[in-house]
Amino acid sequence: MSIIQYKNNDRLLLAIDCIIFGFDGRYLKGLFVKRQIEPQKDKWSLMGGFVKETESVNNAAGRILNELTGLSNIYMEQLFCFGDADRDPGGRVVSMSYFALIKIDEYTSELMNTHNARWFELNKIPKVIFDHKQMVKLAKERLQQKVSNHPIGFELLPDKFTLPQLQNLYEAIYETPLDKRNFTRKILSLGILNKLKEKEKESSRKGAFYYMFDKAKYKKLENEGVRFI
Amino acid sequence: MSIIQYKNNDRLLLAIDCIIFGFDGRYLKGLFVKRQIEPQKDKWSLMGGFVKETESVNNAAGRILNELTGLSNIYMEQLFCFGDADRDPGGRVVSMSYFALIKIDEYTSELMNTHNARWFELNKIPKVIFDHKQMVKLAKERLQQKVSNHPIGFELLPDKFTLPQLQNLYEAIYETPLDKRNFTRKILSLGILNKLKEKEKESSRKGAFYYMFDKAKYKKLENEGVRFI
DNA sequence: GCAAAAGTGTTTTGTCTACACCCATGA
DNA sequence: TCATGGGTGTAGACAAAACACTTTTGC
Repeated sequence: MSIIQYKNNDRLLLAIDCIIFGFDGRYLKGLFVKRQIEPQKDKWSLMGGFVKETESVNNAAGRILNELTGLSNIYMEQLFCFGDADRDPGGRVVSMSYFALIKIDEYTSELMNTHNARWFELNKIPKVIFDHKQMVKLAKERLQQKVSNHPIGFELLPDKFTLPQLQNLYEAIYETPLDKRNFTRKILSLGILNKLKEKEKESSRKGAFYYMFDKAKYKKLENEGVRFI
Repeated sequence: MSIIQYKNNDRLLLAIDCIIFGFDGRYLKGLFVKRQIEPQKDKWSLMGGFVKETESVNNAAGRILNELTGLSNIYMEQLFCFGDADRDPGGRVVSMSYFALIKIDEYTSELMNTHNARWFELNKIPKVIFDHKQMVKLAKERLQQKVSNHPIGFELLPDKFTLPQLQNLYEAIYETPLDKRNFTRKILSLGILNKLKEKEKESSRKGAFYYMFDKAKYKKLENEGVRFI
């Protein structure tokens, strides 16, 4: 086989940068780390790494997320290829950005310390290196758009969640208040949530019923006709 | 500056593959070429090339499109990064796919001959190399989705076009017939088309008025609230 | 005068929006 | 008993969908 055919072409470094979203019940947050290498060492940065010769780009993204968070089986999606020739002063690095949705309490504080990581509210992110600010902006827009048609919001919530929690999440993502009655009606009308007998009693006297997302029921509708919000 | 920091990481070949759409008045088509290099020489393939060290990825895509079609200022958009480690038997090549929309009659037959290129109806594309079939499928889905919110359909039509032509285009993209009255009402209600005095007389006795897309009028609406279909 | 495509309105249906009160409970 | 957040229904506005006939003109 003829790698020979390609040998006159340039080879580039291909990086992964990952915007990791979390939701604490009130705020939509992003996870940032203090960069460990030059250039821009100790500056805030997205989690990232390099793609290896022997792995697929998507697998590299999964690997890097796993190395840095200990998590696997996470919802991840390609975001955009950032490819300006001078985007990284350390070399010719093309970056594939991904966004990931994790349940915020699964990312433990030990790991936060190990990697010098911190959650920031999306409206209060610090100065970040290179084009990472643009990546975050784009990721947020993509999340807003995606969450309106696809059942990915649940990735940010515990397996059991209440309708008020779910509404808070959508309000945080869209940065706009929603009408409680319209919201519940619409979500429940999709028929993809299972109501549990159990109530969440922390945040109110009355307590709110838990629900779970029913993937099987969703699959049946998936023929694209689903509008979440 | 410390490219040194990155030097232990693998360098990969980064290719561009471009799905070029055209519309002949009836059918949505894709442009394919006979591949000029091994492996898989002489097989049908998308237009492609490699990103150079010194250029941005987006510019590379523009350059490659220009080299192969002679066209510039073309609507192009990143599609997806295809990064399986074994996707190309000729080497470790990651491909950024793009889709482009061109006016079909601007791609001349000389160029078709030069590059061994051919238009294929999207439903009748030949066997193509590597993962290019997947790329085409994804591009088509993305086009369908994008064209519903963004005024990019016009990129596939001559500057002057008739409403029946525009409707044919949408019908071809969505592979579904549309109601003529509802279609015209909706499109015209957006207030982004200018009606000309002139008629197109080829395709009917009566003749159909020409319209032009008015970019300035569109810009005023662009605050995302636009639904084309 | 007829074939072939362009142009044009109205009614029905469904979806989205706005809006306010009672309920359950722990303190 | 009261403060707090959870839960529920209806009416009006608006947008989408269904549907058929008249107009123009080259042959």
